[in-house]
Amino acid sequence: MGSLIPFQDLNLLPDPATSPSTAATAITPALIFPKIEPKLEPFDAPTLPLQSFPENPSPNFFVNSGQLPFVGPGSNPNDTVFSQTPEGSPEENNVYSEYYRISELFRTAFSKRMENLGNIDVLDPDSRAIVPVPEETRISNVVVSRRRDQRSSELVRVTDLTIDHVRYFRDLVRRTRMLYDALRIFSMMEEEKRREVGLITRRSRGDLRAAKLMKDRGLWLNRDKRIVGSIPGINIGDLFLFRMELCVVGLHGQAQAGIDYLPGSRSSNGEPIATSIIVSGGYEDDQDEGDVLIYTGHGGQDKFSRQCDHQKLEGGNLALERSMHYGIEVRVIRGIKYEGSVTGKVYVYDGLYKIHDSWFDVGKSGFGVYKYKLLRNEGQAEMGSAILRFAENLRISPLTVRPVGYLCEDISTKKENVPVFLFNDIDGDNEPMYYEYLPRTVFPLHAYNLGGNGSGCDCVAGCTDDCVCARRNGGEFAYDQNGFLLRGKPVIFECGSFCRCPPTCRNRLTQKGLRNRFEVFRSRETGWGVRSLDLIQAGAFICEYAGVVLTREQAALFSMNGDTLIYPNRFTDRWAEWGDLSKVYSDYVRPMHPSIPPLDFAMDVSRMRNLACYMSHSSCPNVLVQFVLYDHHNLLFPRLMLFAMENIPPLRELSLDYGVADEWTGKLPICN
DNA sequence: GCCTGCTCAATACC
DNA sequence: CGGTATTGAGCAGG
Repeated sequence: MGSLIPFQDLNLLPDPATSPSTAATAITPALIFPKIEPKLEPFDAPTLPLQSFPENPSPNFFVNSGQLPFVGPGSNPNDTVFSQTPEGSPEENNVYSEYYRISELFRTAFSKRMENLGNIDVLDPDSRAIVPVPEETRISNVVVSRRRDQRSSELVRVTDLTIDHVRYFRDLVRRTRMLYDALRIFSMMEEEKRREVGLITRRSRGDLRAAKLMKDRGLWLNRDKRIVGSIPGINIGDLFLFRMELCVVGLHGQAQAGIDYLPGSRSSNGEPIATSIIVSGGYEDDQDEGDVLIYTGHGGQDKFSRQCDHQKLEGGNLALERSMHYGIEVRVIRGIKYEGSVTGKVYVYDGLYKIHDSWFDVGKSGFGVYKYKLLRNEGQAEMGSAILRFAENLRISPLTVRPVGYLCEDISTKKENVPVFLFNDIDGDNEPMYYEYLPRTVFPLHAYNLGGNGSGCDCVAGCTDDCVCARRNGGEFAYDQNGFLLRGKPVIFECGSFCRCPPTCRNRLTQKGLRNRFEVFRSRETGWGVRSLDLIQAGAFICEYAGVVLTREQAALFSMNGDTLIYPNRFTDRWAEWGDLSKVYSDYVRPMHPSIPPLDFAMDVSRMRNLACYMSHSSCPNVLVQFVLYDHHNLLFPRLMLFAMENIPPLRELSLDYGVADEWTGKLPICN
């Protein structure tokens, strides 16, 4: 029997595009990842110090000696940082910030702000935790200071990351993006509530609010260095739904402009250098053929994006020209239309390009434009935008696009809402066809008898925030209106058969089954794996991890027979990371209620299973396990529901943290 | 440091 | 639904 879940860590595998020779050979960690010290390659300074890799992104806040800086909720862009300091001369302790002795006027304004905003938080400079300030210390001797939050002018390239760094940065980027998403959704829900009450008429933008909250707290990444080339933790093919998110992770620093660059006024030799561009079809003279790209400079457009004037060789246009002159690579992000994303658009990181030519041309509307011919660097992973396009064709007619490799058009035999394909173009293995497909976990009868069940809500017209089921979840629903997980909880109570709400109730998310088309596919690196033909948005429900539940005694018998078992309590608690706002709100309480006892059951997947069984392990996974109850309320037997932890591009392999103690020698949750 | 102008956003609203 | 008006943010440059 082939291995059910491969032993390798998905994230530790080499990229087949860059290391084709290792793909087919036996994989050992030492072979693939020789230890290389990370180094930065300076452009101008020959003795640039090695970059240290901090535990947290470096805060843009100054640190007073012995004083804690106040961090306001940041509604006013002109005074984001407040600090309290004794009488005397605070300046001598701080080289970054400017101090203003607070005037009577400002004191009043400040206390008003505090009245309006409630909590004022402190960023502890040592622990980086955000803690509330005692009421009585707030007003006295307040000095307002501000540090201009400017991007660094130090130009560096990051090379030779060790596998530990790769993993660290991947995780850092993922956590940052999870926080951004959580903030975006929460601030939009907050606004919606205020709008319903009539406090405001117009909704403000969640994407901008989330970015600002994070910026005020120093949570944007890569602002202490200007990185040329790839950004640690961001892979080719990574997807972003909001332009601001690119700023937050440091992939592209311009909120709207398409060319990001270090301005000449801040570079060592007085010449601007481009670092990244966004190609989103906004310029009529662009010609995009993937590997070869004719990019138009910016400028000369009116407010309706119509070319109305000649472009000038300045700003980003000059920076691109200079980058060409020095042969410096540029990150390329494509903004493409994509049905099924919330914004109808998606930004894809497509890797590094070099500018090979530039010239001044007459554009389609008769105005002079600057043009740049960019060629994609060799040896990079496949372009994310090409995969997106390929996946779109695949969804329309899979057999035309990939005539070879489909073993089965639906291993679920219509038990799921959508077909689950089986694909193997590598070898003759067709093992998944021989298992009975089990869309939902089967619990023993006594699971339904124990525990408090039978009571549900009476919300015939749809559930409200104060109904029985909402209260059971700690006074809120776990999913938003669009069906995304808001924040992870120890367990979620969905509405069920004992509720009177309609089937359209938003608190019935996971019981409705699959929403994306998946395929189980054969891979040389991970054995069998699972991937989606659709973009799966962060927070979206994927599927249940299904099996037949066994008690401890039954499990003991089964393991003696050598059958394959899953132990739910071994999955790492990744749900706790989802929707955690403690980095931003001091009064944020992690959801601990309702708590569940340690799980003491196993699931047999040796005869009946669903697609989840084929997901690979990763210590840096893109899928999390969330316990959910809906057909009974027995806390001893929750269902294992899988949610996306990040935007998962089509055809990217899904991975779960099975809670392996050590990737290479530790035990897997599946035991034979 | 302060202000202005610019920008291949995103959303509301008609 | 599509166009456009509104709100809005960072950043470069003076």
